[in-house]
Amino acid sequence: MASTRRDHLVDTALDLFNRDGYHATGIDRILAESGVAKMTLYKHFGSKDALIRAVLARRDERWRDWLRDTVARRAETPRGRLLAVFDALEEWFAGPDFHGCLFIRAAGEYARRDDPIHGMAADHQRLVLADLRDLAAAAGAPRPARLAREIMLL
Amino acid sequence: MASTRRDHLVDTALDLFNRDGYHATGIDRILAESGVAKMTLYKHFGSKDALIRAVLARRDERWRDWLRDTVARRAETPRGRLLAVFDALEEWFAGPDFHGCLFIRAAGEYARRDDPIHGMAADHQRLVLADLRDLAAAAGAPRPARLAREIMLL
DNA sequence: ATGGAAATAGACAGATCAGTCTGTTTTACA
DNA sequence: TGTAAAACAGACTGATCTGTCTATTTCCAT
Repeated sequence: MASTRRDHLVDTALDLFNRDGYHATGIDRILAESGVAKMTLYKHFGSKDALIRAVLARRDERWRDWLRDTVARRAETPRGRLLAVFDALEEWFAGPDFHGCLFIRAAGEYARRDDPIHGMAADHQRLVLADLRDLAAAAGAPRPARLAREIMLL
Repeated sequence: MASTRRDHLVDTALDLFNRDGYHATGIDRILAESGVAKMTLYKHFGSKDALIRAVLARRDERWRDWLRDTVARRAETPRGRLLAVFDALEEWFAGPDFHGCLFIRAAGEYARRDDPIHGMAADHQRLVLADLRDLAAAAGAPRPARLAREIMLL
């Protein structure tokens, strides 16, 4: 599998960015931690910024999968699943790896409005909102979009 | 006034940190923007971290003053002032200089739990909470501490 | 087994970072 | 106006950063 190294790099970078932040995490640290050569990183991603974008793309995918699965595992009924969102988030907040939302932190460190990171953060927010809206609709909430927005606020 | 330069440095650094983030803002940029010599900065603060702490201290003081004054200016009655908190925050969010809470962003960039920045952020949060509790109590809310916590969540 | 692609280690470049030092000029006050 | 402190410009250090280059080794498919 040619993509093994790539995946490993993204995973390692995700951990380090989450733990220490983006600017504070140097390329060399990611390489040392993952045991991958520098040229391999630059062959796959071309730049640190591109690696960060790959990390955020994976984070979006993984995190929403995690929320959906956790909620589904915790409750059977659609209504119960909607309520289970709060339990899942509480579990997330309490976890040892929780350092806040990676997207918000990325947007805070790369503050230029035209940075593509902001677009990714906005997309992520939109997709999470859509997931919540689906849950609310399935639970029979009268105004699912409004309810989803209220949950997002928290 | 010997403290003029010091104040100017803190103001300039606050603007730049707010605009571009902490790691992304170099000492040299702060000096160029403020027109102050490097030795003056190091005489007053000794390190970039100390400057950041001074910036956060000023931010705490200024922001809470701003909230108190804005709320007081917008409403006469204690109850009206409590409601005016939301208007003030909305105004803050919509402002051109809004890039999120400086304390949260600082905690995100300096992610080590034992960094003094986290203590300052926690103190700031506590003080804002106390201000809200005072407003809620003056407005005659039945459980001011609880109400204040709920507002803080948003 | 062998040939070609992928990954390796590590030196290197160029920029930038925080922080130090020196010698001169400006400022404030008596 | 004379003097001492404060601020100045700017060179400099050493570390660190991203990204490039080269020459060698590993791996996989035929």
